Amino acid sequence: MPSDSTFDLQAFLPYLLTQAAERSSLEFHQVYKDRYGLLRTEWRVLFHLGLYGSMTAGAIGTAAQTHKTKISRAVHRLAEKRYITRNRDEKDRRVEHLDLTPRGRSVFNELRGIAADYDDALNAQLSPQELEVLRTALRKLGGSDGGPFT
Amino acid sequence: MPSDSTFDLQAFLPYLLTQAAERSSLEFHQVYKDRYGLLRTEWRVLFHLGLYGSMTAGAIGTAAQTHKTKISRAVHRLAEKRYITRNRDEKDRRVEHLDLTPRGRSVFNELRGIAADYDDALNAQLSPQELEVLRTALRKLGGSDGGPFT
DNA sequence: CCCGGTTTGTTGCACTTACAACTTTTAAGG
DNA sequence: CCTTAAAAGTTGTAAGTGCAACAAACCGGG
Repeated sequence: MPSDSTFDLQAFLPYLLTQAAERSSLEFHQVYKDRYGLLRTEWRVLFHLGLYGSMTAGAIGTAAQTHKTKISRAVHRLAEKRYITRNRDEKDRRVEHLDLTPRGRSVFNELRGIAADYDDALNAQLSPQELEVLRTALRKLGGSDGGPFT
Repeated sequence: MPSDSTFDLQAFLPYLLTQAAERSSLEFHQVYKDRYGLLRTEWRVLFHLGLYGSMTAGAIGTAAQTHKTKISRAVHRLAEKRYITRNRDEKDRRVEHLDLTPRGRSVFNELRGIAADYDDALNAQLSPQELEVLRTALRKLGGSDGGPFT
Protein backbone atom coordinates (compact mmCIF):
# COMPACT_ATOMS: atom_id res chain seq x y z
CA MET A 1 0.00 0.00 0.00
CA PRO A 2 1.40 3.32 -1.11
CA SER A 3 2.17 6.28 1.04
CA ASP A 4 -0.53 8.53 2.40
CA SER A 5 1.50 11.69 2.07
CA THR A 6 1.83 14.16 -0.73
CA PHE A 7 5.56 13.79 -1.20
CA ASP A 8 6.31 13.40 -4.89
CA LEU A 9 9.51 11.73 -5.98
CA GLN A 10 9.05 13.14 -9.46
CA ALA A 11 9.22 16.66 -8.05
CA PHE A 12 12.11 16.06 -5.66
CA LEU A 13 14.96 18.14 -7.01
CA PRO A 14 17.91 15.91 -6.08
CA TYR A 15 16.16 13.01 -7.82
CA LEU A 16 15.27 14.95 -10.94
CA LEU A 17 18.73 16.47 -11.12
CA THR A 18 20.46 13.14 -10.77
CA GLN A 19 18.31 11.55 -13.46
CA ALA A 20 18.87 14.41 -15.87
CA ALA A 21 22.58 14.55 -15.10
CA GLU A 22 23.14 10.84 -15.60
CA ARG A 23 21.14 10.72 -18.77
CA SER A 24 22.64 13.83 -20.31
CA SER A 25 26.19 12.74 -19.53
CA LEU A 26 25.81 9.22 -20.80
CA GLU A 27 26.42 9.61 -24.52
CA PHE A 28 29.28 12.01 -24.20
CA HIS A 29 30.81 9.86 -21.50
CA GLN A 30 30.67 6.93 -23.88
CA VAL A 31 32.62 8.91 -26.47
CA TYR A 32 35.59 9.91 -24.34
CA LYS A 33 35.64 6.55 -22.66
CA ASP A 34 35.55 4.47 -25.83
CA ARG A 35 37.81 6.66 -27.95
CA TYR A 36 40.41 7.71 -25.40
CA GLY A 37 39.84 5.54 -22.36
CA LEU A 38 39.18 8.59 -20.22
CA LEU A 39 37.23 8.58 -16.98
CA ARG A 40 34.96 11.43 -16.03
CA THR A 41 37.46 13.15 -13.76
CA GLU A 42 40.17 12.80 -16.39
CA TRP A 43 37.91 14.48 -18.90
CA ARG A 44 37.29 17.29 -16.43
CA VAL A 45 40.97 17.86 -15.78
CA LEU A 46 41.67 17.80 -19.50
CA PHE A 47 38.94 20.36 -20.18
CA HIS A 48 40.05 22.67 -17.42
CA LEU A 49 43.59 22.67 -18.74
CA GLY A 50 42.40 23.06 -22.31
CA LEU A 51 40.08 25.93 -21.57
CA TYR A 52 41.93 27.79 -18.87
CA GLY A 53 45.58 26.93 -19.46
CA SER A 54 48.15 25.89 -16.90
CA MET A 55 46.67 25.03 -13.51
CA THR A 56 47.63 23.17 -10.34
CA ALA A 57 45.80 20.09 -9.12
CA GLY A 58 44.37 22.07 -6.23
CA ALA A 59 43.03 24.81 -8.48
CA ILE A 60 41.29 22.28 -10.68
CA GLY A 61 39.84 20.57 -7.65
CA THR A 62 38.41 23.82 -6.38
CA ALA A 63 37.02 24.86 -9.75
CA ALA A 64 35.45 21.49 -10.43
CA GLN A 65 34.42 20.84 -6.83
CA THR A 66 36.21 17.52 -6.95
CA HIS A 67 38.09 15.80 -4.14
CA LYS A 68 41.86 15.96 -4.30
CA THR A 69 42.30 12.20 -4.37
CA LYS A 70 40.22 11.96 -7.53
CA ILE A 71 42.19 14.78 -9.10
CA SER A 72 45.46 13.20 -8.03
CA ARG A 73 44.64 9.90 -9.69
CA ALA A 74 43.26 11.55 -12.80
CA VAL A 75 46.44 13.61 -13.14
CA HIS A 76 48.54 10.50 -12.71
CA ARG A 77 46.74 8.71 -15.53
CA LEU A 78 46.71 11.68 -17.85
CA ALA A 79 50.45 12.04 -17.40
CA GLU A 80 50.86 8.31 -18.04
CA LYS A 81 48.96 8.72 -21.30
CA ARG A 82 51.21 11.69 -22.14
CA TYR A 83 48.27 14.05 -22.36
CA ILE A 84 49.71 16.43 -19.76
CA THR A 85 53.04 17.43 -18.25
CA ARG A 86 53.75 18.04 -14.57
CA ASN A 87 56.24 20.70 -13.59
CA ARG A 88 57.21 21.43 -10.02
CA ASP A 89 56.94 25.00 -8.94
CA GLU A 90 60.40 26.22 -7.87
CA LYS A 91 59.01 28.67 -5.32
CA ASP A 92 56.64 26.21 -3.66
CA ARG A 93 57.78 22.68 -4.28
CA ARG A 94 54.58 21.11 -3.00
CA VAL A 95 52.86 22.34 -6.12
CA GLU A 96 52.97 21.12 -9.72
CA HIS A 97 51.90 23.11 -12.74
CA LEU A 98 49.94 21.01 -15.18
CA ASP A 99 49.82 21.63 -18.91
CA LEU A 100 48.53 19.85 -21.97
CA THR A 101 51.03 18.23 -24.25
CA PRO A 102 50.46 18.67 -28.01
CA ARG A 103 48.92 15.24 -27.95
CA GLY A 104 46.68 16.20 -25.04
CA ARG A 105 45.65 19.37 -26.80
CA SER A 106 44.70 17.47 -29.91
CA VAL A 107 42.52 15.11 -27.88
CA PHE A 108 41.02 18.08 -26.11
CA ASN A 109 40.26 19.82 -29.38
CA GLU A 110 38.49 16.83 -30.77
CA LEU A 111 36.46 16.31 -27.60
CA ARG A 112 35.64 19.97 -27.38
CA GLY A 113 34.10 19.80 -30.83
CA ILE A 114 32.08 16.74 -29.94
CA ALA A 115 30.99 18.33 -26.68
CA ALA A 116 29.84 21.45 -28.49
CA ASP A 117 27.80 19.42 -30.97
CA TYR A 118 26.35 17.34 -28.20
CA ASP A 119 25.44 20.42 -26.23
CA ASP A 120 23.64 21.78 -29.27
CA ALA A 121 21.59 18.61 -29.49
CA LEU A 122 20.68 18.88 -25.83
CA ASN A 123 19.84 22.55 -26.10
CA ALA A 124 17.56 21.85 -29.03
CA GLN A 125 15.26 20.00 -26.64
CA LEU A 126 14.54 23.19 -24.74
CA SER A 127 13.40 26.67 -25.63
CA PRO A 128 15.87 29.54 -25.27
CA GLN A 129 13.91 30.86 -22.31
CA GLU A 130 13.93 27.46 -20.64
CA LEU A 131 17.66 27.18 -21.21
CA GLU A 132 18.35 30.55 -19.72
CA VAL A 133 16.36 29.81 -16.58
CA LEU A 134 17.77 26.30 -16.37
CA ARG A 135 21.37 27.47 -16.44
CA THR A 136 20.73 30.16 -13.88
CA ALA A 137 19.00 27.73 -11.57
CA LEU A 138 21.69 25.08 -11.95
CA ARG A 139 24.40 27.59 -11.12
CA LYS A 140 22.55 28.54 -7.97
CA LEU A 141 22.12 24.93 -6.94
CA GLY A 142 25.54 23.71 -7.96
CA GLY A 143 27.68 26.67 -6.96
CA SER A 144 30.12 26.39 -4.11
CA ASP A 145 28.80 29.58 -2.55
CA GLY A 146 25.68 30.33 -0.60
CA GLY A 147 22.71 28.05 -0.56
CA PRO A 148 21.11 26.31 2.41
CA PHE A 149 24.20 24.18 2.74
CA THR A 150 27.74 24.46 4.00
CA MET B 1 47.58 28.89 -23.03
CA PRO B 2 43.82 28.59 -22.99
CA SER B 3 41.60 27.54 -25.80
CA ASP B 4 40.81 29.78 -28.73
CA SER B 5 37.24 28.61 -29.07
CA THR B 6 34.04 29.84 -27.49
CA PHE B 7 33.14 26.61 -25.79
CA ASP B 8 32.14 27.35 -22.22
CA LEU B 9 32.35 24.63 -19.62
CA GLN B 10 30.15 26.69 -17.31
CA ALA B 11 27.35 26.56 -19.87
CA PHE B 12 27.74 22.89 -20.81
CA LEU B 13 24.59 21.22 -19.58
CA PRO B 14 25.99 17.83 -18.57
CA TYR B 15 28.59 19.59 -16.46
CA LEU B 16 26.16 21.98 -14.81
CA LEU B 17 23.68 19.21 -14.21
CA THR B 18 26.25 16.94 -12.63
CA GLN B 19 27.50 19.68 -10.33
CA ALA B 20 24.01 20.64 -9.25
CA ALA B 21 22.99 17.02 -8.81
CA GLU B 22 25.99 16.10 -6.72
CA ARG B 23 25.73 19.15 -4.57
CA SER B 24 21.99 18.95 -4.02
CA SER B 25 22.13 15.25 -3.15
CA LEU B 26 25.01 15.52 -0.75
CA GLU B 27 23.31 16.50 2.48
CA PHE B 28 20.38 14.20 2.12
CA HIS B 29 22.69 11.38 1.11
CA GLN B 30 24.62 11.97 4.30
CA VAL B 31 21.45 11.57 6.34
CA TYR B 32 20.30 8.22 5.01
CA LYS B 33 23.82 6.93 4.92
CA ASP B 34 24.76 7.92 8.47
CA ARG B 35 21.42 7.10 10.11
CA TYR B 36 20.49 3.92 8.28
CA GLY B 37 23.56 2.84 6.36
CA LEU B 38 21.69 3.14 3.07
CA LEU B 39 23.29 3.61 -0.32
CA ARG B 40 21.70 5.75 -2.97
CA THR B 41 20.12 2.89 -4.88
CA GLU B 42 18.79 1.43 -1.64
CA TRP B 43 17.18 4.73 -0.83
CA ARG B 44 15.62 4.79 -4.27
CA VAL B 45 14.19 1.30 -3.94
CA LEU B 46 12.87 2.13 -0.49
CA PHE B 47 11.18 5.28 -1.76
CA HIS B 48 9.61 3.58 -4.74
CA LEU B 49 8.12 0.90 -2.52
CA GLY B 50 7.02 3.43 0.06
CA LEU B 51 5.37 5.73 -2.44
CA TYR B 52 3.99 3.30 -4.97
CA GLY B 53 3.50 0.10 -2.98
CA SER B 54 4.44 -3.44 -4.01
CA MET B 55 6.72 -3.56 -7.05
CA THR B 56 9.10 -5.98 -8.74
CA ALA B 57 12.81 -5.31 -9.13
CA GLY B 58 12.35 -4.84 -12.85
CA ALA B 59 9.60 -2.28 -12.41
CA ILE B 60 11.69 -0.26 -10.02
CA GLY B 61 14.63 -0.43 -12.38
CA THR B 62 12.52 0.90 -15.23
CA ALA B 63 10.96 3.65 -13.15
CA ALA B 64 14.26 4.78 -11.68
CA GLN B 65 16.28 4.18 -14.86
CA THR B 66 18.68 2.08 -12.86
CA HIS B 67 20.57 -0.99 -14.04
CA LYS B 68 19.22 -4.31 -12.85
CA THR B 69 22.44 -5.33 -11.14
CA LYS B 70 22.30 -2.26 -8.94
CA ILE B 71 18.67 -2.95 -8.11
CA SER B 72 19.46 -6.58 -7.42
CA ARG B 73 22.15 -5.73 -4.94
CA ALA B 74 20.12 -2.99 -3.30
CA VAL B 75 17.19 -5.39 -2.86
CA HIS B 76 19.51 -7.97 -1.35
CA ARG B 77 20.77 -5.54 1.25
CA LEU B 78 17.40 -4.08 2.07
CA ALA B 79 16.08 -7.59 2.66
CA GLU B 80 19.10 -8.33 4.83
CA LYS B 81 18.30 -5.27 6.91
CA ARG B 82 14.67 -6.45 7.13
CA TYR B 83 13.37 -3.32 5.49
CA ILE B 84 11.60 -5.25 2.73
CA THR B 85 10.16 -8.69 2.04
CA ARG B 86 10.55 -10.69 -1.18
CA ASN B 87 7.69 -12.89 -2.34
CA ARG B 88 7.86 -15.04 -5.42
CA ASP B 89 5.02 -14.63 -7.85
CA GLU B 90 3.20 -17.94 -8.21
CA LYS B 91 2.23 -17.30 -11.82
CA ASP B 92 5.68 -16.25 -12.98
CA ARG B 93 8.30 -17.60 -10.69
CA ARG B 94 11.11 -15.50 -12.14
CA VAL B 95 9.55 -12.49 -10.46
CA GLU B 96 9.52 -11.38 -6.84
CA HIS B 97 7.09 -8.89 -5.35
CA LEU B 98 8.82 -6.51 -3.00
CA ASP B 99 7.13 -4.82 -0.05
CA LEU B 100 8.20 -2.72 2.89
CA THR B 101 8.18 -4.37 6.29
CA PRO B 102 6.79 -2.30 9.19
CA ARG B 103 10.37 -1.50 10.03
CA GLY B 104 11.08 -0.47 6.46
CA ARG B 105 7.98 1.68 6.39
CA SER B 106 9.01 3.46 9.54
CA VAL B 107 12.42 4.24 8.08
CA PHE B 108 10.76 5.38 4.90
CA ASN B 109 8.40 7.65 6.80
CA GLU B 110 11.20 9.30 8.65
CA LEU B 111 13.28 9.80 5.51
CA ARG B 112 10.28 11.06 3.60
CA GLY B 113 9.82 13.79 6.18
CA ILE B 114 13.48 14.74 6.02
CA ALA B 115 13.39 14.71 2.23
CA ALA B 116 10.37 16.99 2.19
CA ASP B 117 12.06 19.46 4.52
CA TYR B 118 15.22 19.31 2.52
CA ASP B 119 13.35 19.87 -0.71
CA ASP B 120 11.74 22.93 0.83
CA ALA B 121 15.16 24.33 1.68
CA LEU B 122 16.33 23.74 -1.88
CA ASN B 123 13.19 25.23 -3.38
CA ALA B 124 13.63 28.33 -1.27
CA GLN B 125 16.72 29.12 -3.30
CA LEU B 126 14.65 29.57 -6.43
CA SER B 127 11.59 31.54 -7.40
CA PRO B 128 8.36 29.63 -8.10
CA GLN B 129 8.69 30.45 -11.78
CA GLU B 130 12.26 29.20 -11.87
CA LEU B 131 11.22 26.02 -10.12
CA GLU B 132 8.42 25.37 -12.54
CA VAL B 133 10.66 25.79 -15.57
CA LEU B 134 13.46 23.85 -13.92
CA ARG B 135 11.30 20.82 -13.21
CA THR B 136 9.87 20.83 -16.69
CA ALA B 137 13.31 21.05 -18.25
CA LEU B 138 14.74 18.34 -16.03
CA ARG B 139 11.93 15.99 -16.91
CA LYS B 140 12.59 16.55 -20.58
CA LEU B 141 16.31 15.92 -20.16
CA GLY B 142 16.03 13.04 -17.73
CA GLY B 143 13.01 11.22 -19.14
CA SER B 144 13.40 7.83 -20.73
CA ASP B 145 11.41 8.89 -23.77
CA GLY B 146 12.28 11.01 -26.76
CA GLY B 147 15.26 13.30 -26.78
CA PRO B 148 18.20 13.31 -29.16
CA PHE B 149 19.35 10.05 -27.68
CA THR B 150 18.51 6.35 -27.83
C1' DC C 1 6.61 -31.90 -25.86
C1' DC C 2 10.94 -29.87 -26.78
C1' DC C 3 14.14 -26.50 -28.70
C1' DG C 4 15.60 -21.91 -29.42
C1' DG C 5 14.85 -17.29 -27.95
C1' DT C 6 13.37 -13.83 -24.22
C1' DT C 7 12.74 -12.19 -19.84
C1' DT C 8 14.05 -11.75 -14.84
C1' DG C 9 17.28 -11.61 -11.90
C1' DT C 10 22.08 -13.00 -9.88
C1' DT C 11 27.11 -13.41 -9.71
C1' DG C 12 32.33 -13.07 -10.79
C1' DC C 13 35.84 -10.04 -11.65
C1' DA C 14 38.29 -6.12 -12.88
C1' DC C 15 38.09 -1.55 -12.01
C1' DT C 16 36.79 2.91 -9.63
C1' DT C 17 35.85 5.40 -5.49
C1' DA C 18 35.72 7.11 -0.62
C1' DC C 19 37.93 7.89 3.54
C1' DA C 20 41.58 8.24 6.44
C1' DA C 21 46.35 8.19 7.19
C1' DC C 22 50.62 9.61 5.45
C1' DT C 23 54.75 12.38 3.20
C1' DT C 24 56.74 16.51 1.94
C1' DT C 25 57.07 21.29 2.00
C1' DT C 26 55.88 25.80 3.68
C1' DA C 27 54.46 29.19 7.16
C1' DA C 28 54.07 31.15 11.90
C1' DG C 29 55.43 31.83 16.76
C1' DG C 30 58.47 31.90 20.43
C1' DC D 1 66.57 28.30 14.72
C1' DC D 2 63.19 24.88 16.38
C1' DT D 3 58.55 23.44 17.10
C1' DT D 4 53.96 23.13 15.68
C1' DA D 5 50.48 23.78 12.49
C1' DA D 6 48.76 24.06 7.91
C1' DA D 7 48.75 23.12 2.85
C1' DA D 8 49.40 20.10 -1.40
C1' DG D 9 49.37 15.73 -2.94
C1' DT D 10 49.74 10.64 -2.60
C1' DT D 11 48.57 6.03 -1.22
C1' DG D 12 46.39 1.80 1.31
C1' DT D 13 42.34 -0.50 1.93
C1' DA D 14 37.62 -1.53 2.19
C1' DA D 15 33.73 -0.88 -0.35
C1' DG D 16 30.71 0.00 -4.49
C1' DT D 17 30.12 -0.24 -9.66
C1' DG D 18 29.92 -1.85 -14.57
C1' DC D 19 30.02 -5.35 -17.73
C1' DA D 20 29.56 -9.67 -19.32
C1' DA D 21 28.46 -14.23 -18.44
C1' DC D 22 25.27 -17.03 -16.16
C1' DA D 23 21.01 -19.67 -14.26
C1' DA D 24 16.24 -20.19 -14.14
C1' DA D 25 11.67 -19.58 -15.78
C1' DC D 26 8.59 -18.57 -19.49
C1' DC D 27 6.93 -18.53 -24.44
C1' DG D 28 6.07 -19.90 -29.19
C1' DG D 29 6.48 -22.78 -33.22
C1' DG D 30 7.10 -27.26 -35.29
